[in-house]
Amino acid sequence: MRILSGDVKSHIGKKVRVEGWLHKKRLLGGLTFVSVRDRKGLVQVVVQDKDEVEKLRGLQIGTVLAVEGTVKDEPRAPGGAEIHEPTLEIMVPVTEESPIEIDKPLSHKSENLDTLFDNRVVGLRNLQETKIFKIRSELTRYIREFLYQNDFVEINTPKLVAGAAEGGAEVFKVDYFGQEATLAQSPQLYKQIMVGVFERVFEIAPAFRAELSATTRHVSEVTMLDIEMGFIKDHGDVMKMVQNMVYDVLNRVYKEHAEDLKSLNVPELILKPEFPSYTMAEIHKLFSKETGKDTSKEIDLTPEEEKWICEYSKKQNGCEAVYATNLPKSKMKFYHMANDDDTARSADLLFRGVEIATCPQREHRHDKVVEQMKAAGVDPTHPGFSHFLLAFKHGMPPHGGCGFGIDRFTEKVIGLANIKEAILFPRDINRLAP
RNA sequence: GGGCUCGUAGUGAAGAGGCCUAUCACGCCUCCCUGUCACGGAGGAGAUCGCCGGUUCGAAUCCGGUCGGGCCCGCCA
Repeated sequence: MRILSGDVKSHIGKKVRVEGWLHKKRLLGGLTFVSVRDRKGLVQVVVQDKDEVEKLRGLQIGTVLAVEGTVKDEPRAPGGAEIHEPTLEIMVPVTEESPIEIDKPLSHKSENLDTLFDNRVVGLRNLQETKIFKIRSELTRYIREFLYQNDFVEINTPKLVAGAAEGGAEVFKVDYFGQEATLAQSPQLYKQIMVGVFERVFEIAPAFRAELSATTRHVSEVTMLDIEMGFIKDHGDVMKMVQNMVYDVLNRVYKEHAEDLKSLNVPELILKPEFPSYTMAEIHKLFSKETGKDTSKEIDLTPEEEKWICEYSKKQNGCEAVYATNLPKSKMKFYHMANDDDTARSADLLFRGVEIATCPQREHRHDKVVEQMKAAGVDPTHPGFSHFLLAFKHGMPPHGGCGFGIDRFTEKVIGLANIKEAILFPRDINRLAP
């Protein structure tokens, strides 16, 4: 009966069997330490029998093996216990040398990322890499738990769609049995439709972007958290929900994974329960005043301003998450709600220097949506949009939501330099494998 | 798409006209080592310095081209 590495300590004096991968062997003459890795971590095995040590000759890191032996209480061992007088059983021998180290941190320098991803299949077994993706998994778990507690229903919407979902972003075209289809760049229209069903919905799913962007914050396949909620007073309700979610998730991960975050050199969390909020115009003004660079003519925030306002808010407000609201109307999408002035009811959530979410209010009045569609050059009779409008004809409450980048969030939580480092198998303009 | 950069053993780095028959660390192989945990020690294998061409008595090093990366901007989340 197999037990896991993490449970060894509670089996002192008993004979146990562990199964896992050969992680490391240290030969000290008459004494050999063998580190076995399983899903709970590592366990140390002490081998003294020459014949048992000999079984490992020529076998490389990654060899799958089973170990049966007696657990001994041992303060000198990692985890406080280790397995003695073992019998080794090689389940799958590995004779190929590992292309990349799994025992020491891998280089994440930008010029070495290509090697990192070329060797990803094995490199992900590196303990430091594992921690990144364990934390990513936990972040999405906390997000789900928060949203379930707030009455959200998790949905799944199609990724093969008839037309561009929202315009703006470039789309991937796909041959769909002779018809032209695209890969969804966002579940935008479907999640809004679902507000008419459940009021509150969310989805965590890939979105596909065909922009020829080559930066540290862009990939062509992203994992998006999309939230949409009905019966809101204004987009302040959405901002509050997303703020509370981010506050809760960040505090949980810092509390429950303090050790892993520390070993990844993650910076201290500087957060307030209420995130400060500035309009885009205010940020342009503040930035121009502080840096002397005039950005008053910029429509959106420049990447430099995004970094700057986060630093500013960290110092000024003790909060490294900050909202940038009131995007100029000229950049507004047709499904957004406009303010009375020339701005939109938008709010971008910035965290540690990048935009991780947009939280606008939607236009829920049918005729107004059609009007904004036409103004944006979108055909309301196109099958990609006519079904969307049908939902509005049959009653949509005031609603809003957010598109929230899970990859960027993970990247920034861990303090990585490139979004790709937070993705198992990233897709960018040059990479389609592994 | 524009600008700027970088390609040296499996991995990470040093070398910036002759000291290079290319150095170091990790990994790998052989041997020694009974408390390692980035174990230690001795020895060894492994690189036509991305590729093509040029300059030069001589090129990893300089120049041109080419291929492949990266960063920033734009676009976008």
